[in-house]
Amino acid sequence: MPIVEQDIRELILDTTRNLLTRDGYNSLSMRKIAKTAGCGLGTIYIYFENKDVLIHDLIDEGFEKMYLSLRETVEKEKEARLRLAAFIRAYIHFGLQNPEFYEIMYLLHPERMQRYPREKYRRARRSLELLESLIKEVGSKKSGLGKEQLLSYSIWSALHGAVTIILAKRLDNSISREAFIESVISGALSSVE
Amino acid sequence: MPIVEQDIRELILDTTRNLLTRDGYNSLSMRKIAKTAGCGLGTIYIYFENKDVLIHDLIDEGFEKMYLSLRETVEKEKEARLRLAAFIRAYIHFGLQNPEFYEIMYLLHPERMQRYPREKYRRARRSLELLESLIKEVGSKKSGLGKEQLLSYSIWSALHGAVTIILAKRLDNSISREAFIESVISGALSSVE
Amino acid sequence: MPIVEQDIRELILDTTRNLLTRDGYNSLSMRKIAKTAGCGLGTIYIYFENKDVLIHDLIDEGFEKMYLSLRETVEKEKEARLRLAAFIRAYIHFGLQNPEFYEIMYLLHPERMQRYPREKYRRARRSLELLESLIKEVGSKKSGLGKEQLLSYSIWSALHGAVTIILAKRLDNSISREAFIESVISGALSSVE
Amino acid sequence: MPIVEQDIRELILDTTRNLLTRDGYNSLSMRKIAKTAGCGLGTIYIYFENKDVLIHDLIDEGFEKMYLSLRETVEKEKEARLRLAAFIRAYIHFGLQNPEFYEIMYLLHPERMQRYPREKYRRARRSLELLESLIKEVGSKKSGLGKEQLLSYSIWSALHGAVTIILAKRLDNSISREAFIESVISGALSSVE
DNA sequence: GATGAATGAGCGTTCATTCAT
DNA sequence: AATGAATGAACGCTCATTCAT
Repeated sequence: MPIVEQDIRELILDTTRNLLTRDGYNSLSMRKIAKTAGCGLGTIYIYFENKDVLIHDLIDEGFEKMYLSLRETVEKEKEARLRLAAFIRAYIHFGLQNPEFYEIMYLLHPERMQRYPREKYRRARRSLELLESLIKEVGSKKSGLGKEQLLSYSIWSALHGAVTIILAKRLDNSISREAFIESVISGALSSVE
Repeated sequence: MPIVEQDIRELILDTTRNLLTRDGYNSLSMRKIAKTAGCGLGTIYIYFENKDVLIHDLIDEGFEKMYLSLRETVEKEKEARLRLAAFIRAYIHFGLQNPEFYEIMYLLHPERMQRYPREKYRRARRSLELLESLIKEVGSKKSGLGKEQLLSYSIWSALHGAVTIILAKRLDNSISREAFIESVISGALSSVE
Repeated sequence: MPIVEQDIRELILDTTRNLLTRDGYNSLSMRKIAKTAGCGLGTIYIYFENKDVLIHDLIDEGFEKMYLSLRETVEKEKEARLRLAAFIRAYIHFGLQNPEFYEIMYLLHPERMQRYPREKYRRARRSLELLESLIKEVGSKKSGLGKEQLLSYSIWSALHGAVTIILAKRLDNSISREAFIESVISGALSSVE
Repeated sequence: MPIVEQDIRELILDTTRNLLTRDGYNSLSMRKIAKTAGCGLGTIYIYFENKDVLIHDLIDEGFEKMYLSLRETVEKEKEARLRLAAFIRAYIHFGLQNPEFYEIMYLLHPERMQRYPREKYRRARRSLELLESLIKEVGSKKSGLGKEQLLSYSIWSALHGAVTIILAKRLDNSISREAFIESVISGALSSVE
């Protein structure tokens, strides 16, 4: 079974993702990726124009994966409130289950790299738009005033903060991770009522 | 009055923090620090074993400075609820005023730092302990059951998430930063009631 | 009618010359040649051992093309003096129309070229021999003493100097390029009288 | 006797000049310079901002050396015509005696490198201005009409062409170098009358 | 014969670190 | 203690060349 193009591209992406998660952005180098992936340095440049593009593709991949996962979860529920709750749980779950994707998506600032492509940016927004639409569905008294977007950002930042803190191992050992998560979830849900 | 050891050490730390906040981590170099601080390049190595140690010491000092700043702010208020509100505002303010510095304080994974001393860790926790004590002061119905620590982590994660999202420029242009912050603050405050 | 070997070889040489003249030597790459010529990268190596050989063949061909072009121009004139004048003008014209190519033909030191074949050398001399024959045709009082070769080198060096100076953009802006060229031409022509 | 700063700078310039003369511009690399000079790669960057600046300094050095040499020679003569003749001879002599300087001055196009500094450019013009002033001194019938500048460029291009052809070893063995030079000189001198 | 994916030496440049003074 | 010239490993990236198909 020969290694076809797609395989090498994926191999490079996988390798880069692992290295980023393990060693962080500052110690990531094209040479290290090549060596770890077992390919030549120049080979990377066949599949990715430059380092930034490689990272962008990686980020894009993460947002896509997360969005698909969230949408699938939400679609299993019919009732508005349950759909929102499912989203919130699924978001935290995704972050904790896929640290190698989640960290890359948020630990790097797109603007520190040369112009994150507009089309990728739009894709990165889709999860957030999904959240906003779910909030609209619930239709609380707080909404209806165009506050849904603001609310979606508030909830997102709470979820994001929680995931980040857990992934960074900043949660004290004396605290139950589950209790913390439930606390964050109930806080988020209560904010839409 | 001669410049004594402590002065130069502090000078280097201050300079580094300023450079970090102003120009970002990627453009931080030992040469630049030396030049800006007005000392010789080699001099830095007298006070700091290497760049990593300098950064670690800086982070340590950063947590200390943040803690002192938060405590000072809190002490200006007498009423429990106002003290808590002051803390929350001051925390976000600190993060936004020291973007690169805040990120380095939190985005560096503990596991990635080579032997980050346990005693520095403890210092990093003090702001969180202050928050917990403020929550206890407020003394809501939700507390009193040992839930204050959990609550402090929830609030912290909301604040941290908000700061992170703003710093990463992930906030949509159509959203007012101030409105977002107020929304996060009121959410945090309401959670202790 | 299939493309035969000779065609592809010529295609590659033509493409390379065009790229050289248009974009310069520093931006010339085997990849670019292949892409512009519309053939595969590896194909070039079937007809040329390596890049150096390709360039040498190109130079060789360039001398040939220049010679043919000069001869053709000269043949349009019947009178000896006009033929010489036509040569001179055509020489300068060729240099200015093919800047990078002219430079590569002459700026490469013979000693630096790895084993530049003796037979190619001879070909490079033909334009000069043509010039010499034209001078003999004019038959001034200065000639007839075997001085024609010397004269041809003098004139050539004047032309070569003028072309080189223009190509190197060393001509002051306040000087008209045309006036300069006319001045050089009349100087050259007067030297054979 | 310790090696002082000036020595290393000069060592690097000397080494670069030799490498350029021997191997040409295309095979010149900072690594090669460092290795040949016997210093570290980074050391070069202490004395020269980048490769272009190093080359610029080299070119500048050559123009300065040539100008000083020409001026000195000219000053030894009192009569206008003799001064001009001395200049012409000295120019060719300088080129032939200092190939490593002369080639670098003219074989590289300043504009292919990032902006050749205005002040260096002015310095490069001084020899030409000296020639122009000598032509004015002679004051032939051809001059007096503002044609001196044009004339100086014509003469310069003839001299430059001759030097270039000799240095590039393009002069046929059957030709006497001295005869060729005398031929060029008399051609140049006759053009101002 | 024709192809182009794969390679890795080499490029200019940066910068943490060392060490003689 | 204080300095900064000197170093060389490492960076992102290019490109001539090879070779399996």
